[in-house]
Amino acid sequence: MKRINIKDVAKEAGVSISTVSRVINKSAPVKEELRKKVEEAIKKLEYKPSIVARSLRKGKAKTIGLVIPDITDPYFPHIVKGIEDYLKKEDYTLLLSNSGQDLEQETKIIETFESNHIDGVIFIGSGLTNPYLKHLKERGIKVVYLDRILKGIDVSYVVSDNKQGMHDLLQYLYDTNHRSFHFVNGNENTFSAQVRYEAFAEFMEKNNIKSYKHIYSCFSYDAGYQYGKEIDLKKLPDVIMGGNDLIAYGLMDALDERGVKIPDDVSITGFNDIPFSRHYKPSLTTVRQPIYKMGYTAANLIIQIINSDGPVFKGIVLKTELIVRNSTRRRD
Amino acid sequence: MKRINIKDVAKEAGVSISTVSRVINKSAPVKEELRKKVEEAIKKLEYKPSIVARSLRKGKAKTIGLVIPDITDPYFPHIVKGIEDYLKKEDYTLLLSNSGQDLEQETKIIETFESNHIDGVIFIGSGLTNPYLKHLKERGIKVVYLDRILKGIDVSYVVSDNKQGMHDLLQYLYDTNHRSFHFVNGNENTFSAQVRYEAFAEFMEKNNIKSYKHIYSCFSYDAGYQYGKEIDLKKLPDVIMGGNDLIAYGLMDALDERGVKIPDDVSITGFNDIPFSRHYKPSLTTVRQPIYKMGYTAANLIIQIINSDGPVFKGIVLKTELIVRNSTRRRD
DNA sequence: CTGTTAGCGCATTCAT
DNA sequence: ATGAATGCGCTAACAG
Repeated sequence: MKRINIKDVAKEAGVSISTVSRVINKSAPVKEELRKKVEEAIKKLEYKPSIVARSLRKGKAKTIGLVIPDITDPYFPHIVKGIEDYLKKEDYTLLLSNSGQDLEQETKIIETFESNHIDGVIFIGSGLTNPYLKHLKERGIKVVYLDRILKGIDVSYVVSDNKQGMHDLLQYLYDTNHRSFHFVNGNENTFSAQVRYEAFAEFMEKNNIKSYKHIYSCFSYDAGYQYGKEIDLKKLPDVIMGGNDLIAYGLMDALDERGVKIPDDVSITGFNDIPFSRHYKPSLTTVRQPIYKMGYTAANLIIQIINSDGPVFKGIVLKTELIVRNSTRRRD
Repeated sequence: MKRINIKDVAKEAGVSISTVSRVINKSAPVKEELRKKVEEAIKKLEYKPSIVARSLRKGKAKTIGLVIPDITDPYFPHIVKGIEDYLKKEDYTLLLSNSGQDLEQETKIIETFESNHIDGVIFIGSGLTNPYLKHLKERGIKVVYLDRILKGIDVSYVVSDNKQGMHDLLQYLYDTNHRSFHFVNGNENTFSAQVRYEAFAEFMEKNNIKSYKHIYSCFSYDAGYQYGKEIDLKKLPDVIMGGNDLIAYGLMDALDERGVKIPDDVSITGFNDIPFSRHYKPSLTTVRQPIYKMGYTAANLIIQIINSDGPVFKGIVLKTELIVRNSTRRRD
């Protein structure tokens, strides 16, 4: 029941605690003989250094906090996995918390994180803005935004190239004779939705397309489903684009229930390429984001920042990939 | 950059650090006047108590470690959410780690957890056995198993009633005239697969069904897909049951590609009712596990155990629910 | 190369 | 009701 500590090990090995510490951390040379003794003692007592004590002493906890909107959304688990995998390599601990996109929740989470002496925070797709960031900076806590860029402030980020991805998708649609577009986008207050809208609007403009419609809704199955239920079937466009794959699923299901054939009557597209999209019926044409890699990269970046002395601000943009499947077809 | 500590607050408020501590923890009465001063100082300095220091001092970190096979499997995120939601209410911190079902990984994770002074560990669907548990018990670290029962040892657990669920499913199939069964089960070394097999075998026995086949494979889409690709179409049974929903998906897709109509030519069933099964084409007949609730309950249980003095061993079995959808139909 | 010692921030005796 | 002093387990500065 009692915790084995460094003192116990020192006594067992017949050395001082500093020697034990040196062996553990390889922070200074120790004579072979003593080193062996210490290692044996550690093994014998099953000693595990207290990270808590170490953190207190060093003022660093080797811990990264992760704020995520909702782990239940199939887009996020792969990101988390990516983050975790990298962090593990660096012997960092991961603190995870779901914010539900709620600013108040987010604030509470950060406070808890701060109490835990975290070294850095990765925010995923969050709405968090300036006031808090300043506070974190003052406390020396590093920040990386994932899947979002904060305008006007120097905060490092990792995103995928939403704009290019959206452009590729639109270009493909255009090349396959799609001339009228609906875009059922996600939450207006998110970076992803905004960037995708910008790319969309730009494309319409450039190609002089007048027949289009854009609405912000919500990044969920239900949002797509509802739109699919309400749209006027007599005025179906060539393609209805979902702000993400979930919206596209909802769209397809609702239309299917109303007897609309996909892709025969209308093309449907998504965004993200979550693992299921390949298996959906019909399989979904979408834009793949390198989800796992985004997580991995963000973790890498924050560790880099933590390990550097001066302030570092770095933005990383990852490539997307157009994935054409069976929910779209060339229009006549 | 410097951390505000209890001393700073004490100085600001003009009291001793013990008084500040008392105010924060309500551990002893403090005169109204001083209390106010302290609270103001805390607010002014934006003081956040160091959980690290507190943990070191108290020997308890108010932290729960979670070992999960793979956050990327759609079955788990809801469990994690359930755990997190409960833990948050109790002001506990969650440490998350993916084990990939690998015993060595698991061992490393536990060691890290232990270094972090965790109070308890929740294992999800893990294969971890005796040797480690004993070690944890010696260290006073509480353990709860989720989705798995360890035989012969006193370890608390939360599971859903796999046996009853399987029975309900089979009874439904039997009542709708299914008389020949294939069961493509998951990994043999998992609790879930074993229990489901037992229920299956028992049912075959009781109802004197001779026409059945059971194999252990792997809880994945690919496992189901492969089986669906290889099965002899001339000897299709009335129903092919998947060990979980993912297997069922793979089964359906492979059969579909080979021109087999579901449920017309063969019924397909799953297990778990992950959120997508409702939307699959065809929608999947399956057994719903109360996924979120299992997580929530496990978190509740471990806190209960931690807060009790003596050793507590408690097994909680949650109810499952048969969900009949369109991947099955009455046989003629 | 090794040992002694201070102090990280806090909760908790023990005095008063 | 309040303050002073101790120590949780560790690392780093210092002394040898």
